[in-house]
Amino acid sequence: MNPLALSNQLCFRAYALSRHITAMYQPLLKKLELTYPQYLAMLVLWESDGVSVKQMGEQLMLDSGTLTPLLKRMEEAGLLQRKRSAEDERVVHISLTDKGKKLKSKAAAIPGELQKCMGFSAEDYLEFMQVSARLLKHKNV
Amino acid sequence: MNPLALSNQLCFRAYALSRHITAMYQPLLKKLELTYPQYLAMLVLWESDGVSVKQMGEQLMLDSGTLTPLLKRMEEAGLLQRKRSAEDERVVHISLTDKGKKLKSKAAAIPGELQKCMGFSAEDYLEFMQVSARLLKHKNV
DNA sequence: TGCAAATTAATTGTGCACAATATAAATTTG
DNA sequence: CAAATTTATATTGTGCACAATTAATTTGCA
Repeated sequence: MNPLALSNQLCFRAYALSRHITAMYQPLLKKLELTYPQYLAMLVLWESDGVSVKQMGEQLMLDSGTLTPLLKRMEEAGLLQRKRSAEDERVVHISLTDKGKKLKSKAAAIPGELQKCMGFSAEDYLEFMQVSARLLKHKNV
Repeated sequence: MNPLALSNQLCFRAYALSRHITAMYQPLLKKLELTYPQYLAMLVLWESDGVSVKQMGEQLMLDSGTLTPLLKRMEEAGLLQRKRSAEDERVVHISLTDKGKKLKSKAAAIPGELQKCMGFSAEDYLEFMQVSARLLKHKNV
């Protein structure tokens, strides 16, 4: 086996799969007027409204260089508000607007639609989640 | 199970894994002065020097909007040459320079180093390759 | 043959990612 | 308590991704 062959690269497979999934989401998210990273931010907020930028960054594994402009665009779209904390002025809390909260019911259909159009089974889902968790485990080199 | 929970999203897992792997490559690729997508382009060229932009795009699943500027940067770095075909002037062929060819021996160590620093087993590798292939199979919706 | 349709790249514009740096506020220390 | 350090976010700059459009060829078929 040639270790430099593209088809043998775990890295390329993960990269291609991620972009493929994002592409599958795109038509579904267009209805909500969200990009894929914006959808991920909404998932965090629907679970834990009011998180700080740092907390969101920890969940999504993204830094402020990515999140600050993304959240500003979402604020302009009327989905959320950014407010600096009174107790600790370094912290910015993100809270959903009514518009942002209402979007959740529309989004509820998305996971099912995606599974249908990607055509994977519950077993594939589980196996992928397990093996990818193992690959993500060793983070501190 | 909450289908909108971030931790249950196959999409987020794939996205996080892909970015995690790219981050693991980054210090290794820095020695070669390549970005991660540039490394993928080199993998294609080391396997099939002289491919067209279209062929490279098919292998990497990237379009000319991504590849054209990427290849121009690599041409400026002296790794490859872009030449319009004489038979069909729409086609641009990409061929490695000596510098580009020589980089292959340096790159040979990378897959092993990556596996070591990510700490996954041959079984994990195989299982991931298999399940991700199944997830990628259903492309035509 | 002649021209519409298809093919291949390039361009333009928007939105991430992320490294590096800056800034300001809070905390720790001497 | 002042200086040094740490923490949280913002800014800047580079490099992808990708949709949409454009331009130059080539092909296919009436």
